[in-house]
Amino acid sequence: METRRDHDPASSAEEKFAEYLALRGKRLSRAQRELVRYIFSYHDHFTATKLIDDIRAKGMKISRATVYRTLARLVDAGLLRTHRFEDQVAYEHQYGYPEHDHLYCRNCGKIVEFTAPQLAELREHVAREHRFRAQSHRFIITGLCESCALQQARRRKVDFI
Amino acid sequence: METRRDHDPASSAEEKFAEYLALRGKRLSRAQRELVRYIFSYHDHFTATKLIDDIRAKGMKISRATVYRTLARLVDAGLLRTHRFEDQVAYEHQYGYPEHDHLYCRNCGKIVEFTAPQLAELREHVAREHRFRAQSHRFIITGLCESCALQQARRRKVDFI
DNA sequence: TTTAGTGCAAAAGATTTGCATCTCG
DNA sequence: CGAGATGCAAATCTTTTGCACTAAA
Repeated sequence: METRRDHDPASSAEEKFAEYLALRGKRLSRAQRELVRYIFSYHDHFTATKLIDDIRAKGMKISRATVYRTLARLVDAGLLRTHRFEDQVAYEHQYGYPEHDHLYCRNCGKIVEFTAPQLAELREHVAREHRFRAQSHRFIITGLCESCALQQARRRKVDFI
Repeated sequence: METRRDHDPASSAEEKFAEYLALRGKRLSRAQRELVRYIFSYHDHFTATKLIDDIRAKGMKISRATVYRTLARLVDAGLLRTHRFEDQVAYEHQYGYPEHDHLYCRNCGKIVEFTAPQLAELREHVAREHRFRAQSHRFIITGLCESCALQQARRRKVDFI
C-alpha cells in the first residue's frame, strides 16, 4: 500500500509528531512511532477499541494504556481530532485533511463524511447574532443508513405477524 | 411560571407516556410515574447520574437500574432526547420543546440555544443524497462568547509584555 | 545516566443484566 | 393470577492510573 517514503501522510504526520514531542522534551518511542505510522497509513474514522483490535491483529504488541496515552497526545498535537457520536468516541485525522461534517448511522455506527459550504455561512451568521467568536462547528445528522433502514422495515413487518 | 394543571408539561408528558406504554402492553408503575413527573416538572439538561442524585436528595426511592430503564423508554417514546455534551450523556425534553441547536463557549462552557430553520432543509437534502433516513441532527458552533473573547484579547496583550 | 515511556493489573465510572421478589391490571 | 417491573449486586465496557521495569537521548 505504502510506497513513497517522503510525502505520504504517514511520514509527514510522524515528522510533525516528532517535532511536537521534541519541543517539549518528550521522546518518540517505538510504540508511538508504530502507532502514528499505522494510524496515518489510511484515512478512516476509528475508535480506540477498534484501533487496539486492529493493531493486535497485525501483530503489533502495544498495550492498551499506551494506545490511549498516544491518542491523547496526537489530539493535543493537533494531528487527530475526536468526535463524540451517540455511543462512541471516534478519532479522525485532523492534519492535512479538509473540514467536513458527518452522517451517523444510529444502528450500525457507520460514519459518512460530507461537506456543505452553506454551513460556514450559517455559522458566521448565527455567531454574529449572538456575539460569539466562532472557531469551529460540528454538524451531525443522525439516522439510519440505507441498509439499516431496510433491515428495520423488514423487522417491523415480522413484528406484525 | 406554569400554573394551569391541565396543560403543564409534566402531566401531559405523563399522559403521553401512559399512552405509549398501554399501546404495547406495558405498565405504568409507581416508579415510572414519579420519574416522569419529576423530569418534566422543569426544563433542563441532565445526566442519568445527576437525576439519580437529585431524586435521592428528594427522598424518592428508585433504584439506579430502574432510572436507566425508564430513561431508555422515555427516549424510545419520543419524550426525551439524548445529547452528548463534552464527555457526558445529557438528556433533554423532546416533547413539547422546539428543536434547537447550540453555541458552546470553549472557555467558560456556556451553552446558548438557537434555532435555524435552514438546517432542517439542509439535513434532508444531505440525507437524501447519501440515502440516509435522517432522524435528527446536531449543530454545535464552538468558539468564544463575547466576554471570553474580550478576556482572551486582554490576556494576549499581557503575554506580550 | 536520567527521565520518559511501557506493560500490567487494578481502579474508576457509567450503564446493563440476571434473578428472586414484588405489584399492576 | 400472571406478565411486568423492581432492586440489588454482579457483570460489562471503556478509559485511566499506580508502579516497577525498560529504553530513548
